[in-house]
Amino acid sequence: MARRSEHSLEKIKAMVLNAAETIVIEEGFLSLKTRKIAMEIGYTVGSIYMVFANMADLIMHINARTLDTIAAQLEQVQDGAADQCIEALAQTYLSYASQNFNRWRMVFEYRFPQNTDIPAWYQQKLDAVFERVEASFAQLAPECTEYRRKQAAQALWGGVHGICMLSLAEKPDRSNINDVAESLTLLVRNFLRGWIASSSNRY
Amino acid sequence: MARRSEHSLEKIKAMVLNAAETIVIEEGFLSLKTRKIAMEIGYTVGSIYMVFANMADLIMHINARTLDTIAAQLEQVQDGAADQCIEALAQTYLSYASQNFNRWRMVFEYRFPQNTDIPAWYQQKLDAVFERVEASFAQLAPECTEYRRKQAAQALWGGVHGICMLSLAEKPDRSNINDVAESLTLLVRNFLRGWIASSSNRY
DNA sequence: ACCTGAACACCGTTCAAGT
DNA sequence: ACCTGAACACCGTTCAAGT
Repeated sequence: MARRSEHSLEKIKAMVLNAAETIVIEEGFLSLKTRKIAMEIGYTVGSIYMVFANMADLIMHINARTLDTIAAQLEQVQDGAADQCIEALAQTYLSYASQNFNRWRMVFEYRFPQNTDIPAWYQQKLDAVFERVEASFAQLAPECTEYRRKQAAQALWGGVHGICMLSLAEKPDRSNINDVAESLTLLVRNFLRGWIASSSNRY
Repeated sequence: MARRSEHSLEKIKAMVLNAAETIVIEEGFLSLKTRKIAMEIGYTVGSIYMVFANMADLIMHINARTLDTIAAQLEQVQDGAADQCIEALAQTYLSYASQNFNRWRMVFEYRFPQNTDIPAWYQQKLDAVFERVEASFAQLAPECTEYRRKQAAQALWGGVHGICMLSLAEKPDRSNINDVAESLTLLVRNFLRGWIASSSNRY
């Protein structure tokens, strides 16, 4: 067989990535299989390993796109009053997560094999999302030390993420989007009110 | 071969459960394999299916123990001032999660196959943990409607859970337990301060 | 140089056959 | 009635062999 150079390696890489992403979106990452990808793009399994080292590598590249999109959406949140801004970030995050649930979920639920070392470029994309949140905390409390600010941002964002995950993972009849959005508002607004009033953002 | 009735089915079920739990604790649920369990207890793979329907069934029973332990630990938290109580619940939860990370993680990260229906007794154990938190919210704001109370409890507990997961999933050098405990305190204390001050707990 | 396809090691699950 | 162990379908990954 061996179709010689019908597509460049670059092209094949893109085809694999797109096909894999589509499978994840439509069926969830548990349904992502090499044979299914190969079938979809009209090549055989072996070809996938010409352009990706292994499944973990492929999944990192799918996640990279997801993380870039999330970061881009968060960047678009208007610079306004810092507290409004943080609320908007949380709602934007929820909005993306609910509309792109399978992709979003893979970022946090797929477990890379024990030996996998996370490349710097990937870690950077993970961090980028969080840094947007931290930037708003810097605006909210400019006097605050970086340590305290990071801590507060981590606490709140861990919370926002947790609410999204617990709520969206359940059946739609047990929780609807409006309830989740309200929970988020509740968490963010009350946390910020408490944080600003307290002394933990000063010295 | 066929060792006749050396152990009762009850006994074998307990042996499978214990062996499986040990593997999860020591190596994580990704390392849980039927052949490994069988080897450990001195039977063959087929025997596991005499006492559990399949992997999902077995894992539910391991998770059941984990959830019972968590619920028991939360029950032990003293009835004191409601806000102190909620803070203690969060710290207790973190404490269990960090000391029993692999078991705790499996409850939330193992994905049951598409068709699996969650039995009522399992859902009940999942709910029990949350109900302990909700009870403290009832003490904190007795006038509050059940809907508002549930919502607040869900928001805060989603947050507590999210902080634990994001923090503990990372490498120990990137986050230590003391930092996480501080984040939790920050979240709970500020959220409660904000919630009590606001009107969302009344009408 | 690119790609195949068969092989390998390893899964969960089943079930006819033994005692 | 209890238990085996071989088989099945299905994974990710590799690589000698073809063009």
